[in-house]
Formats: sequence, structure tokens, C-alpha cells
Amino acid sequence: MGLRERKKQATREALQEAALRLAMEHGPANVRVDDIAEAAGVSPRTYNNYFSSREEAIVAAVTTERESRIAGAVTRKPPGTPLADAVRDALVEQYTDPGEHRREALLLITTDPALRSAFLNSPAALEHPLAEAIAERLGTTDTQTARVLAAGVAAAVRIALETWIHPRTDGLVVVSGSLPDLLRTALAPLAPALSAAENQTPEGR
Amino acid sequence: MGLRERKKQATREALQEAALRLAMEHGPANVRVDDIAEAAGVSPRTYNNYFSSREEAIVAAVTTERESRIAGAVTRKPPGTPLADAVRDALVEQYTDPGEHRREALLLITTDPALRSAFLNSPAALEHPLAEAIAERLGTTDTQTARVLAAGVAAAVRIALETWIHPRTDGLVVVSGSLPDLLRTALAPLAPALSAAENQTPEGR
DNA sequence: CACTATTTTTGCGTGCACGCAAGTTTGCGT
DNA sequence: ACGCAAACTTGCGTGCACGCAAAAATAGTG
Repeated sequence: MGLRERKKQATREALQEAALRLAMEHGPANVRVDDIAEAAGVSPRTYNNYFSSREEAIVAAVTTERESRIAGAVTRKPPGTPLADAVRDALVEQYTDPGEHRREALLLITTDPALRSAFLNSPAALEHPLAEAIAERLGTTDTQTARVLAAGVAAAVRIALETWIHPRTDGLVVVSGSLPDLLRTALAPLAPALSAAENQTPEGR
Repeated sequence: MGLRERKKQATREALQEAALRLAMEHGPANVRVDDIAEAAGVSPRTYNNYFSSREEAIVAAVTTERESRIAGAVTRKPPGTPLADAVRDALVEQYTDPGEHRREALLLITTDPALRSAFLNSPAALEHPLAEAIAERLGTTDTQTARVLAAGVAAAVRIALETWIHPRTDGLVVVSGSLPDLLRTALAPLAPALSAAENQTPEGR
């Protein structure tokens, strides 16, 4: 990886880190993008070359790393594992709480409306990498099916996060509980679609 | 319906219509929200009480009516129709080209990047009404499953619109063709999930 | 009709997103 | 080492989104 890309990566991380730190120190409402840019040592205009909203950098600090690992985790599941299981397990793994410093950040995020909204959009970033991982496991060149399945999964994840953040009484049951459980529940309805796709293109073709 | 709600509806439609007309006349880039507001006879600030971006009103003029009919169309399918078929047919019906004046508008929308992007987000508005329609057909009080399925369908529709707007070579096949065909293709992978959900909660329970 | 409560509209102020063009850095071939 | 081309950064200008609080419109009640 050349100097160019390393620098870009460094800038991106500096912005994320600065954004999160400042938001935790002064509260999300009291952080202007100029502050973030200054703390990261770049111009305000450059901030918007990396992130297209003030909230994005803060949320990215919490979600980016996790999301980048999910597709990898799916690919890494032992061959022969049913696709639905591979996806479910990969997601549950990666969304299992990693530590304390992230938890404070999440509390901050779920407090502020704009941040919440940006947070709930974050699973959209799963679509492309996940679609590739699924296509690979299906061993097909038909990208379209993989894209639809990945988008469905991303949507399910988003819904799991939604009900995790503001729980609701659903029918007669109160839905709340650990995020892993909510993920499993949200993914369950899609499992038949994942299975069907992989039976459509059997191993030995 | 009281005077209040009728007026709100009228304002909303006036804004949509004005936005679309002005965009067609002067080109999307040369329409400021102040112009739209003035043409609709409200203050600029009021525009943003109805739409949260300049593009939204333009796109809404083309998509809103259609979307509001889809959930109804699903509900209206004869009882006994498999859920997957009901959803597919309802979508195909409603997305079948209605006429000429809309076609020009669509050309306009697909030309401008910001409008394209807003247009591709429009299926998100399907989620809530569609989730209710699906829940009703499933005859279940478990909203969660219906929400996930509806979100999956909305995502599939979005992907159909994406590949319709900028077609791609996918594997060895060039994907292009009529929107109805693209919709069928995009929905196909989800059909097993819809079927499984309705077999989970059989009629006579 | 008169009075009050609720909802909607409006103006203002502030910070933000982004196109553009000029300036700066990096990569690479010679 | 030089110099050119491509990529990245920056400043500027413009229009936009939205919180807030005051004013206007509407609904409901006696």
C-alpha cells in the first residue's frame, strides 16, 4: 500500500477519533465540524471530502471496523456451512459487545436523534461487501441474487438495531433483549431465502 | 377529514407539482427551494416542514401516488393467493408505466445525480404500509417478521430500480429490460422467505 | 359568537454540504 | 534527480436544513 493510501487512511481515522472524542467531551450538539477538522489537523473542507455529514464521522468511529469484518467473517466460515448459518453467526459474532469504551459511545449515539438516525443507516455499508461474500459462497456469477440477499440481510440488521434502541411492545410480547438475540430473530425470516439460493446452485455444478 | 388536513394535503401537492414543473422548465440545477415555495404560495421555511431536501418534492411528485397504492394492492389480492405472488403482482402492477407525462419526469430524474439518489431511496417509504399489509395477510400479531419481510422487499425494489437506471453487465448476461421484468427478477430470491412465513402461521390457527 | 387550546406557518439565525478552481503533494518514468 | 501527470487539499461562494420562538390559523367549548 502506497504512501498516498496510508495517509488517507490515517486522516480518516484521525477525523473519526477526533469526532468521537469531542462529542463525548462536550456533547454532540456542541461540536462543529470546524472543531473536528481542526482537531484532526485538516481544513473543514477536507472533512467533507471524507464524510458527508457531521454525524457520519462520529458513527463511523463506532461502526466502521465492525462492518469491515463482517464480510470477512462470512467468507471464513468452514465450507459446507449452510449460508444462512454462516451469515447469522458472522453477524452475531461481530455485533457481540467488544468492550467498555464502545458502550459509552453507543449511549451517546442513542441519545442524540441525528446520531441515532445515522447509526441506523450504518448497516447499509454492509451491502456491497456482503454481496460479494455471498456470491462467493454461492459460487455463482449471478450478482443480482447475491445483491438482493445482502440487501435483505442489511435491512434485517437495521431493524434489529432499531428495536434494540427503542424497544416496542410487539403483539403481545415485549421485544427487548440482547442485541445478538434480536439479530437472530430479525434474520430468521430470511433464512429460507438464503437456503433456497444455495440449493439453486448446488456444489457440484 | 377536517379543513386542517385537507389544507395540508393541498399544500403538499402544490409543492410537489410546483417543484416538478419548475425542474422541467428550467432544469433541476436552476430551481432553488425559494422558487418552489414561492410558486406554491408558502414561505421557504414551510417547504422544509413538508420535505427535508430540495430533491424530495420533485421525486415525490412522481413516486408518492404509486407507493401509496402498493400496500392497498397487496391487501386487495384474493384471499388464498400465495403471499409471494400477491406482493410480486401488486408491485408489477403499480410499477407498470402509467403514462407519458411521468416518463419525461423520470428522464429528468435519472439525469441528475442528486435526484437519482433521492429516487433510489423512495422505496423505503414502502416499508411501513407494506409491513402492515403483510402482517394482515399473515394473520399474525408478530410485527417483527412482517417488518423484516417488508424491508427485504423494499430493498429488492430499490435494487431493481438501480439496475434499471444504470444497467450493468452481470456475470455473462447483460441485465437490462423492462422494469416489470427487473422487479420480478429482484423479488424472486425473496419468494422462499415469504412462503415460509405464511406456512409458519397457517390459515386455520 | 367569544374565548381558549392546539396546530401550523413564518422569519431569523446558525452551521452545514458541496461545486469549483487554484494550490499542494505524491507517484513514476526517464 | 528532474519534471510531468494524477490525486488530494484548501478557500471561497452559494444555497440548504433546521432549531427556536413569535404570529397566525383552526378546532372545540360553553
